[in-house]
Amino acid sequence: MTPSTSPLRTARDRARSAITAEILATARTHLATDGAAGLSLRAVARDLGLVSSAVYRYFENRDQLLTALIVEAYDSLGDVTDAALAATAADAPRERWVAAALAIRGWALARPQEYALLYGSPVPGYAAPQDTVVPGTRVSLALMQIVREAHHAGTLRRHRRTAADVALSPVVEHDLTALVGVIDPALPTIVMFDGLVAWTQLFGLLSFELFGQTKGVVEDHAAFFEDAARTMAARLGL
Amino acid sequence: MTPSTSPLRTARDRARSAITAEILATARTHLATDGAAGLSLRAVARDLGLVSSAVYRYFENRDQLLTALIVEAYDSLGDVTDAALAATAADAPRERWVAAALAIRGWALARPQEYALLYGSPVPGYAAPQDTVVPGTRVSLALMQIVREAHHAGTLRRHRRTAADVALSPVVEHDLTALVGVIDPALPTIVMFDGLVAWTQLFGLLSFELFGQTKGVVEDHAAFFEDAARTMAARLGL
DNA sequence: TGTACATCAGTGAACGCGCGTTCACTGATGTAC
DNA sequence: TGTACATCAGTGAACGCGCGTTCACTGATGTAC
Repeated sequence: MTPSTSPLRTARDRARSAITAEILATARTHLATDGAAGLSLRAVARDLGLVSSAVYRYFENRDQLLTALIVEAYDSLGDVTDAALAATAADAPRERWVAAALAIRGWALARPQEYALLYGSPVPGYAAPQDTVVPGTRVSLALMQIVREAHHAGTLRRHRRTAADVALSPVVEHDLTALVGVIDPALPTIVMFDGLVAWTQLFGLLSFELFGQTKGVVEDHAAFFEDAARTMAARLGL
Repeated sequence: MTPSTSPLRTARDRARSAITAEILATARTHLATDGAAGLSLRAVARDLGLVSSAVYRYFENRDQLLTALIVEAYDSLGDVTDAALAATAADAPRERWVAAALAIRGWALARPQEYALLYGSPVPGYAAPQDTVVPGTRVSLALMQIVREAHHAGTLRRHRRTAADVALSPVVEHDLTALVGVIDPALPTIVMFDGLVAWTQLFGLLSFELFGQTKGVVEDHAAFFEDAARTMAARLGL
């Protein structure tokens, strides 16, 4: 029989979670300066006045620490996005999309190395475990939520019935039917498709800005991003 | 007075450029397996049967080797894109765009670490020097070329005059006017805008696929990519 | 064509650094009776 | 409430590894006359 399941029962438990948090916080600041590849257990331990082997009481190894940082970052970004949606609950869908996009950009600019950890090149030798999957979907689900609400409210413009209309290939139609079945069976696959495209577009733009591809191409990245986000929303029918 | 400017004049010159090429080739294979952060001068030298310090006869330091690899990769991708355009010179603009996109994707899938080096998170501690700028613009100029040709041929649909139309902010309008002035003064800024957006979208999609963000979301990445590329082209008015 | 000198590729040793991880240990904290 | 034992955080030393870069050197290749 387990003695108790309530957390932080003893002083030891409290100390344990406090130090775990300190390790994560210190690791986060190291990440911010040196990037994921430069994150070192020894350096973190040093900063905390611990001997390097002590960290192994809290994390099995370096990869597990990295995983915890990734989960934390996904959740932090998820929170920011959810907050943007909550703050604009009464607004028009298009403005909600733009607000969410700007919130995501704000988070990314404030924590560029964490953004790179989530959306940049994979860390060599590190394979993301299952734990990161669910937090990783929060942002895209939040963005999709805007589209779904507009669809159910009947305000989603079917702008695709124009000259720009392009038929989906059967394979993609099939894949999207499965995806829609999981997320929202009432959603037409073409709306799902547009949503996915907008999602990749938003992060593509952000990655280009953060990773320096658009340097020298546009001057005012904030304005360009907002215009692009509004265009995405319009193309989504929002 | 310099003795001669013709290259490979002597056996020494020939050996020099042969070994430089060998170093680059070996470095490229190391890049492919370990990523940019794991690229090591010593390992490259070891593979070539050289002592590590010998590499310094050919490259001043690790960063310069990395720069050479980046330039090589940009040029390789630029060649592939140009070849796709040349092979489809007689086709409809929309199909040319799709062909170029597929060519870029093919290159990226074949050389994922080089793709990551160009379009992934910046290598920590490495600042890309001026040498990489010009080769880095080749792909986007090639893609823009399709749009420009369609515009000058008068076949570019102005689909933006629909409900999806969104006005550009004055700042972006100003930035794009400058950009258009450099690339093609005859191009409307809104076309430039759409082109930039499509460009970021194409690479956003590709990065998501290569970096694992769309794993589990769509099954058939090739089909999704092609449908998305065709949609981009349609939205561009191609 | 031959010789004296300059250039340069490659060597091998060294400097100084940092890393992840293991292991036997000590002392403090917590638990059961 | 007090005692005996179990748990666990943190220590310090060690293993084995790899890295970028410098430097004085040797011997081969190239150049000028």
